[in-house]
Amino acid sequence: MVRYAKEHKQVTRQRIIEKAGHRFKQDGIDGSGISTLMSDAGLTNGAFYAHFASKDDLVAHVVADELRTQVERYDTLRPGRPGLEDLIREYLSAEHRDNPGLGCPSAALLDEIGRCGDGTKQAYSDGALAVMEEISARLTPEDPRSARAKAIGLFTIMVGTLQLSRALSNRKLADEVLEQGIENALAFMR
Amino acid sequence: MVRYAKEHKQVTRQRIIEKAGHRFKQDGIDGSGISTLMSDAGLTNGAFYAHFASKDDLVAHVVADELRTQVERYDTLRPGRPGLEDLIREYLSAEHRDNPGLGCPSAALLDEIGRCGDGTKQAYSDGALAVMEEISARLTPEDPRSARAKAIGLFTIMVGTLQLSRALSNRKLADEVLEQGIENALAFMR
DNA sequence: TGTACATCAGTGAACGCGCGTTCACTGATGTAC
DNA sequence: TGTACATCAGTGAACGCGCGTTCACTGATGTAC
Repeated sequence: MVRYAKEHKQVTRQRIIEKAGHRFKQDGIDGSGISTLMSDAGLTNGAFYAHFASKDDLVAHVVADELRTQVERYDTLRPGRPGLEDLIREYLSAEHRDNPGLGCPSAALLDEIGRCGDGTKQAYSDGALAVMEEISARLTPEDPRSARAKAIGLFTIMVGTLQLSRALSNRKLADEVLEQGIENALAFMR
Repeated sequence: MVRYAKEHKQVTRQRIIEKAGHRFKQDGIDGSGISTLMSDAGLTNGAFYAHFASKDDLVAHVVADELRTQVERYDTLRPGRPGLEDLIREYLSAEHRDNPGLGCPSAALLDEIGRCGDGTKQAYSDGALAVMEEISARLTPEDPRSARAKAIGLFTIMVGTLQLSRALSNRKLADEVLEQGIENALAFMR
């Protein structure tokens, strides 16, 4: 056995990225410091710059990784529209709302990403397109043009609804928004 | 004339709140420091605590003020559904997307508000309800239950679409999302 | 087999800076007499 | 009318703290001979 496994550093880097994804989604990008991020990954702050050029650099990689993971997760659902219905119910659940760290990066960070530099927005654009295509493919494979239009609508309803539910202090109202969101998304899908 | 006009301090306070609204929507809440906020209002940092108990206190007042202003603006539109169509087109315009500081507080700050303390979320809940009722009243006054449901859907489509458009680095794609958002909102409204 | 050296992921203290917050002070204007 | 004092919105320097970033160093393991 060698001093470090060949991919040791890459494994560590990936662990930093994944833990940072969780932390960013929970506390925001501005709300998460390097020291916290590194200690989440079981390391000290100094090692950060052996892995990333800057915090911005990390953010871009986290955004790309988060959306990639999301697409992969969608791939495990039932094919076609039934899988999409499952997805909608899971997405607009109280559990997802109450655990942003484990959930959708768009719902947790979309307006903050809009204020980020070009590297991060580029990563987001690429990833969001892939997510949209995933949704689109489940809608109407025979009519990709209108499917893409519906995919944008479905995506925005879901993200907007979850964000709204998270921002409400009244639990009952927040639950009502989620339930209504499910109906809205299902109605829009048809 | 007295030393200060009777309402001088209240006027100043209101100016701080309004300028802070602009700054928050542009740079984010975490991204806006007290010194910057006060200099936006033509004052120095020290005066801040003569007006607000803390930054959190200001944030809650800003959120309340922003949503109040938004409701008032909506009141100036044509009555009923035509006014709502105007609103949708104005909301999902490139101009609104490119000037977050002057625009919708929900589109600019919704996920950050979800991470704020209870005072801010309370203020947001109250304000968002008022906005939703404004939309709702324009949809189908004779059927308030389904109107409320549609209002939530319309609101989330609009907020989600604008946020998405802002987060995309590709201008052409961002424009396409806006245009599709208008069609989605109009379709959903009916 | 034993010793000297190279590699390199990670450590942890330190850098300057801006944060939210505090506070002694200023200075323009009002009131008392 | 003139002077002493009260009021109070705002000033600006300072507080401790955590930020993003840098860097001399450690220590475990590999290679050379």
